[in-house]
Amino acid sequence: MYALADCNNFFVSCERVFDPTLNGKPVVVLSNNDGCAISRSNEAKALGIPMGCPAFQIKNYTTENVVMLSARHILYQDLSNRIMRILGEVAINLEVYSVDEAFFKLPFDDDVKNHKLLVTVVKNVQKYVGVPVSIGFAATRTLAKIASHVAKKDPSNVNRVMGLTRQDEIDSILARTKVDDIWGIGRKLNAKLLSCGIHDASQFVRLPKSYLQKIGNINLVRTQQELLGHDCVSINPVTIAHKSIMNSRTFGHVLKKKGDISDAVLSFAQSCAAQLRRERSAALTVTVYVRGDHFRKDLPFYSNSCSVKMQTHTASTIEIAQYALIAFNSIFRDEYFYRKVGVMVTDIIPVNEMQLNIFNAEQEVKHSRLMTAVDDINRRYGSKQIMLAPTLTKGEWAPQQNHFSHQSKTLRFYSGMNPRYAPRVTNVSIDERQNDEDRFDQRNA
DNA sequence: TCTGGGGTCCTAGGACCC
DNA sequence: TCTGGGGTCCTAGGACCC
Repeated sequence: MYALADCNNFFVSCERVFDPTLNGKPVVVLSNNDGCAISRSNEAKALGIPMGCPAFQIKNYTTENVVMLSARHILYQDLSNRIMRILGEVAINLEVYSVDEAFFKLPFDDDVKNHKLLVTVVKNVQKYVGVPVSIGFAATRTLAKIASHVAKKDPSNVNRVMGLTRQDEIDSILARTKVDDIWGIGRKLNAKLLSCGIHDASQFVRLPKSYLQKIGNINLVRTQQELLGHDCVSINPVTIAHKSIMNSRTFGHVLKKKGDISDAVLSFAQSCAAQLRRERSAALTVTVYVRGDHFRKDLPFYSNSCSVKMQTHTASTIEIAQYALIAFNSIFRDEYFYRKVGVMVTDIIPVNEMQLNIFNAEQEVKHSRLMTAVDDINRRYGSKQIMLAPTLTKGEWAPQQNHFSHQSKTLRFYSGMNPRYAPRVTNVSIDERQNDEDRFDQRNA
């Protein structure tokens, strides 16, 4: 039996842990740049605000006051880690699938015992972290996913746990599940299936394999088999080392000056390298991509990318930054305007499988010792104590985030101050928020 | 005015090999 | 006149997920 634990409205629920006055109100958490809604409370969903709704369109859905919050991913990750620890106490083979979801195997052969255990888990997460979670369990991950969805949506299910184990139950749920609610079927495949008159999961499971292979690929066949109770999806949980690491950002506005943009590239390269070292890995290939603003019809659009192979696998900020600049220089064009750039590192291996470069061994050792020292200092005194010089100041590329008036109370609470005595803050820079988050991290460490 | 960021896997097609 | 068959590896692009 597989279980899937899925947090309800995760980012909004995290914000509510720190500001209970948000309970009962329509709340959305916004993406970077305050661009669009990436998490919605039930009240916001009830108003019809869709996922990904641009922030400036939210007012079109209601005259009610919707609380809009800029995202604080460091906080969400911290709460996620606590939840995963609680799940880990009962789980066999916990697969952390995303920041708010995890699959795991259940210890008992008996459905009643498993159900009882999971009810306790839901209660414990609520009690010790304060985030509502729903859990579904079934013979395969895809069915468990559907079960957790049912557990979340069914208001009469106060325990928020749903087992999908009896065949008659599975049949009746599949008949009520639309194809695009199936894990693994997205927009394109949904459109194809609908055009053939396939609307629900019970129709989908009766389709011939050859047809599924034709309109999709082997994964679509696997999805069908999973719904029929055959376990055949494997997960590369994020707890296993990454195959690629990416860092990118949409700028607050379009940029043209090469220096402004290369500062961003360096900053992203720096973050990629730091993450590699945290994961005890090293990468061989660095890719940089640049993109214009596809919403600005008045500007010529340009988009390009370049990958370079480094001499050896490395996790050195200095080397990765140097190669990222080489890649960037080869695709930068003076005549265009830029809205987004990103850095990605791939061909990742664990450090202990690295081959030493015999021509450059001395430099490698030096870099490695330097990076260890940098990481130690940044861990001890805050994440931004030692950085590449061009990334020291907040760059032109920094995203716009203006939805802080509602957060001021939580921010002060968060940094240990009594909100009642805290000054009202209507605009907080990213750096200040980062510092709050760093202090939070340190306290918890 | 205003539209995110970070991942994985699969397939087709080209280059190259014997 | 006539031009095979079977591989591997790499890359770009497209699909999906949260």
